[in-house]
Amino acid sequence: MTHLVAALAYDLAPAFELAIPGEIFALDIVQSGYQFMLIGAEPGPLRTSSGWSIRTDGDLGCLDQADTIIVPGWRDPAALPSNALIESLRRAAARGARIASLCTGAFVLAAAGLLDGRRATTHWRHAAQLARRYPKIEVDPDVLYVDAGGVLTSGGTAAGLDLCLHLVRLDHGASLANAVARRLLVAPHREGGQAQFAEAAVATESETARLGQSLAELSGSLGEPWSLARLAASASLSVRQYHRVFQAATGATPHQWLLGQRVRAGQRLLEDTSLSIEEVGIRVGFGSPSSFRSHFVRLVHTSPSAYRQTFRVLAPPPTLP
DNA sequence: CGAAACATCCGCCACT
DNA sequence: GTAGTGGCGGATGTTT
Repeated sequence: MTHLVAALAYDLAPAFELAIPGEIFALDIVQSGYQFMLIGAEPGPLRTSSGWSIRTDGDLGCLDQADTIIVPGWRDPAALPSNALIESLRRAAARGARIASLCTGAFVLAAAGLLDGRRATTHWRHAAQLARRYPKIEVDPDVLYVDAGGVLTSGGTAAGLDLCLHLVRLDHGASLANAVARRLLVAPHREGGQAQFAEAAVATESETARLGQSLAELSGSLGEPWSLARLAASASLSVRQYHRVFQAATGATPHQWLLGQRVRAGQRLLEDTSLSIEEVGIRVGFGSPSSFRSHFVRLVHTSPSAYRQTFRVLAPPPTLP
């Protein structure tokens, strides 16, 4: 049994966002792990926002079989989706299906009540509106995507790629996700938020140069006990300024960035080596196995040992249970 | 697990 | 006045 990914299509859905899930889940190197379908959420004929017509593989009835449902940008944040669509999504969520929205697709999930009490994001231009209309949602406008465990949302258009790659990483490990990213020529994992794109505020050249060196130094030796003070010193900046410049350039804070890099390096070692989990934690710079474990769980949503069990393979494309 | 020690983050303000 | 920089301190997060 393969994992069924159903992407929704409605009239005037953004063409680019409709293409993203297909581009990733139907790619030859992941194909064996997924079955991909485009689902018409409304009676046809359907057109994309760019005007060309959409041919779907099925209707809302198919959602009952889907393991993952992708909801692309909704045509009008002010309009409510149909009851049929809302009901299908609620049923799927109740059944435990994974639901992910791209861009303004978050408004569809919100209308179905799936985001209440959860953290979520949407395109930064609509984030305030989402928060106002649905006060129970904890809206974070500054991230590329949010994984709230089973319900995922992503920011502006291209952040949908980051989200879909994240799903591949969850299902099949970092190696395959990286292979997909290489294939599509996109960054395997973009750090930081939409803020860096929303504001034109870019670090000056000398800042980026100094920081670039610092970043290289950092990624080169993650195992070292880096502290902010040490980093700032090596870039000849004050701690305060280093912090600012770092955020302007990467969108993440230095410490969060470092933790993310360490966890990712840990994932690779768990996949590619048979070092003990404790040893992996040490090599990537965590002071104790428990802090490695807690950050790993926070970012990857599984424990290091479960992760290794699933992805240890130096083998052909894995299939899901 | 929880508590105490320690570090980071970030608004605010002052200085160049 | 503006732009860049750095220190302070308390809230928040991390480590042990």
